[in-house]
Amino acid sequence: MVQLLTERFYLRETAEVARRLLGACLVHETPEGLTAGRIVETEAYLYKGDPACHASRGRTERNAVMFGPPGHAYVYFVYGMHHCFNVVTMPEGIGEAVLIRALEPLDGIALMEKRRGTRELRNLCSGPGKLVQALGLSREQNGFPLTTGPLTISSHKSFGGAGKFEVEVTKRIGINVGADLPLRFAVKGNRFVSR
DNA sequence: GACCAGATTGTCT
DNA sequence: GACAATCTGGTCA
Repeated sequence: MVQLLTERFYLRETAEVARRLLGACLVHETPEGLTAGRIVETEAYLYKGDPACHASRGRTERNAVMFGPPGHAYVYFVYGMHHCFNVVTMPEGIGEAVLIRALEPLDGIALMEKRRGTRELRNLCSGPGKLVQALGLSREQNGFPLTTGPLTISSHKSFGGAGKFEVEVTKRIGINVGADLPLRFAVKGNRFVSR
């Protein structure tokens, strides 16, 4: 049983959303086909007291979507060649989001292999830049609502919400400022988590 | 396995 | 002009 997450889900505190997104299913439908994965690793980025957050230095053209309504996709470009996929949280105007860092491939694996240029299952979605490529995302999807297709996030009732796995909380990865904050959440022991 | 360098460009100072 | 919420492919072990 699958249930589409509504805007209400994304209105809670950002770290809470990050934790609850673990086990949920990210789905992208394109003309090429459908790809989907189970979220196994996330990071929260806070407006307040978090220098690593793009929104921490105020609103700009690039981060405008973060200040928009919750439940929308914030996709941005880094390191001259990669994109990262985030979900906007909190009420409009705040500027917080959850970075999706890793997925466990579920559907459309052949298509993911083609997009990624590898047949190694573990290497398809085990990192922010990788999952974006595997799902065929780009800045075209920046600002897309996740509450209606073709890009959505659903909770899997069969995963049983909480009890089914242990959540590991650690420091965030790959940042220079605000690196000490315990805002990274991952499914403990899952082999598709990055690094 | 661990560690390191290089790729490459949008965005902000 | 500096730097970035990363990945890949190289070397060495």
